[in-house]
Amino acid sequence: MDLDDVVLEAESDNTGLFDDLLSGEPIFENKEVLRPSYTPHELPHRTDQINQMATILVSALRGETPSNILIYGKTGTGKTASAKFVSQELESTSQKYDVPCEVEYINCEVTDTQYRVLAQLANKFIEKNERVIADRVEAYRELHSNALDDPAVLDGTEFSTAEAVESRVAELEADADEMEEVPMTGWPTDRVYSTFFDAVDYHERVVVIMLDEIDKLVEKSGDDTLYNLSRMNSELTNSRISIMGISNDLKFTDFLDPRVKSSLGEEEIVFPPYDANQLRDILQHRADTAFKTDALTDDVIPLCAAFAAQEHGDARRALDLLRTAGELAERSQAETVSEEHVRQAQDKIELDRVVEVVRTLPTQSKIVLFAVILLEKNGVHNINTGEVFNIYKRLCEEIDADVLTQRRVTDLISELDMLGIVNAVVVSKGRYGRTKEMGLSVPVEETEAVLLSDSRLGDIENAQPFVQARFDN
DNA sequence: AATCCACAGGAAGATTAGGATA
DNA sequence: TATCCTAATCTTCCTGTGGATT
Repeated sequence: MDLDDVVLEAESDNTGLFDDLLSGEPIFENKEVLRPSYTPHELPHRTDQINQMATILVSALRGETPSNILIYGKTGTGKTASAKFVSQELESTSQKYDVPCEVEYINCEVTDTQYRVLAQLANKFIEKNERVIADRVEAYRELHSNALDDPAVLDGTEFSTAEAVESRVAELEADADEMEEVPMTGWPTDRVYSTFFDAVDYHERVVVIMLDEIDKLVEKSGDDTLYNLSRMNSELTNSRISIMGISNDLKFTDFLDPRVKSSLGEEEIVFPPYDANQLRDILQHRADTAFKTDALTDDVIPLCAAFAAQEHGDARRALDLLRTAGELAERSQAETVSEEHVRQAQDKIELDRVVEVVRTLPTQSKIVLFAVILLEKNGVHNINTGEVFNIYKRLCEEIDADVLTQRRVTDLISELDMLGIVNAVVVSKGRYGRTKEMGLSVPVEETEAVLLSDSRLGDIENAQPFVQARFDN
């Protein structure tokens, strides 16, 4: 039996793994458009902000240094998308008019120390320089060989002899050799800084450095990076740099050195949250390309917009909701996405969030939460701190973990409360003391499954004996 | 009115972990 | 590589408290 037969057979009896899934009418036309990573070419309701940015950054195309920009706005208000859009436009325009102008994007959530920021920037510019050098070397080599044949080609160039061209090539290659990639770790910070400095200053250009989630950088490693970057301009001779900071936190400049604060915040642009109507426009706009025509019932988009508007106008959330609703509809073989799918999607996203939060909890918090779950499963309501602590102690002994004090455990319970995993209220029971009463505010089964998937908690077998019947009243 | 339960939660010092620095 | 710093975590010790009970 050769391959063709296999394929034919699979087609004929229609029991293949993917057949069922493929058979239904597809709902999505292009799902990518709904992903958070997608940068749209049009950003509805952000024209003001985009124009402001453009107005500030045009000076880069005139070879002047643009003012530093600080962009504020909550998550999902289109900050990053707008900034990336503007920088794409800036770079393409700069190529059109042949002005040396470059934008570098750094996400400070990922690259969160001064060293890594500088190293990453340095390497990017070294790479760019090497490309520039390679191009020139090639051009000069050609010129050189032509000049050997016919010295007249040098007329009108900066060179008088073929040897001059040759020595220029040697010079450039020496430059290229000198540029050393910055390793991920190991160098002193000031060496990385000067490498970066030299790389940027290698030739004439205006550089815009986009620092996304700049508040995370400041939070984790202070304002040194920003201070160094902002004073670079006074020492650079060939190039200019401009910083574009993007922040979720409106108050993060409070922690900055006043000098950094004033130089960084030369221009400030605020992205207000979207309201439900604006979200509806955005969703509609994307849905047109993302979904097949008539794949959505009329109330789907308004509903997504309404849900997301409750969550502080987060467009990312709205798109996530719409995409998840579409996926759920697709999975259930539905012809269209309905309101019901959106509600399911809302639940699914919430569950995913809880699962993620619980999964990444520190072990001690997990044990505390597990104690709460055990009590809850045994039908105990209004669980109080003492009970949790007793179960917690025995769980710790069982899995051979350190036992924290009750004082600490009350703090851990408060943290779980803040994360919305349990809800705890302080109540006084008169003669019988004063305690926190709590209950689980997430689904029991799913949460327990997540906890048991932890390597430390996994081997708790037969947990029931931990909880004795409670004889109250 | 006085008592007293069963903790809450503040203050301050100890311990630890991770990262910077020499 | 050793050690030094800092921030986070944890403990110890403590005072405070709402209201049923005495």
